[in-house]
Amino acid sequence: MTGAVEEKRSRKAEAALDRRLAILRSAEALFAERGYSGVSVRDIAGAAKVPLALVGYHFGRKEDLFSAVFAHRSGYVTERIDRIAAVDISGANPHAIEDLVRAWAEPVIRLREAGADAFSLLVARTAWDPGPEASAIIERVYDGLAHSLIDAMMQALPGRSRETMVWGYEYALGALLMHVADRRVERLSGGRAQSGDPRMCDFFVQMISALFRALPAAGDETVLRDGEAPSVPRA
Amino acid sequence: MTGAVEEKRSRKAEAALDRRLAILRSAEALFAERGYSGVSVRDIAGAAKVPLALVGYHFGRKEDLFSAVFAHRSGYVTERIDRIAAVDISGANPHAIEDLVRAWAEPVIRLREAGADAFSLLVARTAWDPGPEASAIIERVYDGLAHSLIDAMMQALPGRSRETMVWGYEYALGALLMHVADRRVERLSGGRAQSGDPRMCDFFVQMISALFRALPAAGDETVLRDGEAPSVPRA
DNA sequence: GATGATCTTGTACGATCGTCCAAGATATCC
DNA sequence: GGATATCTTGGACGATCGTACAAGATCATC
Repeated sequence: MTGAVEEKRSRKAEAALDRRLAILRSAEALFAERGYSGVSVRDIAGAAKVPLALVGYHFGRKEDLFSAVFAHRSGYVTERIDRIAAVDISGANPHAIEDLVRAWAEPVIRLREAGADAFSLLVARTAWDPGPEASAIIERVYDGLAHSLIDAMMQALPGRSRETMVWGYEYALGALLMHVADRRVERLSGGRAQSGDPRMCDFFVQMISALFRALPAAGDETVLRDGEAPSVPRA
Repeated sequence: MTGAVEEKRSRKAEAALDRRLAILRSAEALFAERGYSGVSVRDIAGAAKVPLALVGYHFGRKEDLFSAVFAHRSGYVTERIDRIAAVDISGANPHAIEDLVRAWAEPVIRLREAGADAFSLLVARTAWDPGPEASAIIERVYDGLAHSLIDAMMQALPGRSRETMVWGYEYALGALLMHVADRRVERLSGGRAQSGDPRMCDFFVQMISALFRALPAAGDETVLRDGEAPSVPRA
């Protein structure tokens, strides 16, 4: 019976795939908790309850496993880019800034509720990790996302120079990473503030939108007017 | 001659102190560049051009050397706390927010001009380092600074709940660390924006002040009142 | 039941890590 | 000039790291 055979074959393949996924999950959680260099391949194998050598068999080198974790979650990056592209940034939309910030930040913030909160932590840790493996990931995966938000934001907030907007993006990113990663909030607030609160996404959007709106346009008294004219939006 | 004797003695002691300082400087630069776990004691000894064992003689364990780097720069922390305490936060001062943000951020941003830019990078790296050695430093050295700004800010911006203010502080800190540490600015702006520009301090103060002012007071429609759903404009 | 591909596993290699120690060098004090 | 305290040095220890390899186990196919 073909059915029985295929069932047996899929049983074997599925068992292997399950262990592969277990490794991926453990790697994600541990890298998020302790950073790339703070985790050994043995730690990951131990957490996934598989022998050390199996990790190498499935994923090769440690750096490749690190990349595989991001590849496994690549959907979240494209989701953010798509949502940014879908925002109405014509002058007609009075909430264009809020919509852009939300499109950019919400998929990350909501990861916590989706049960994938380890990955949001991992993104933050990786953005801050000084090691070359982490930097390579950021440049390869997230520079495109940065440009798509910056370009859209420059259309929604005309008159700002590109360097002004890049600084605004950097501040917003720092805030987002803090929002997602920092555990100090509970300590500093005496346990009252909790980063898991779903309403915090709206709060974040409000605050960061205010930040972007405060970016000075060329001609304002504040800063960043040297030489360069503000760039023109890309095609 | 006592003078000659003391001169000889100080020659010896000074030579030792110079090497001690060289180790401290190399440690600061390397920890800032690659993080705590990314640097070996051998790297530090090599950069300081001293034998490996001399590092252990002067500073003991690696973690103690790490602490010594922060202790050596502790003046910058007290300077920030003092400047925050000196700000007029009575209702009479219309620029209380700007003054507070500046008192808090300027000593760090200006480190770059003071030739101690490695330390500002180190502070950022340490704030983000997931390892226990870095966390211990942050909690021991910087929680007090955080509280002093939060407390002052709550007086300058009355009506905001403490958790709201803590979140504002977290966002501001994320922005400051990005301002000081990130090298992506130049890449994203095509080389035009430079983090070393002195005027960037004023720019930072303007932006982050706007962020703090946007923090909703109790009674505002936006968020963070227990039990009530936020009403946020959506497209 | 033999064959071959896929998956699994214990083990071991070389490199690097933090730490420590005993001996040497140097300047100071009696 | 000998005793003493301080500083310096090379070398070695055990632990842990990433990676690789060869042999075993499992299962579809002939």
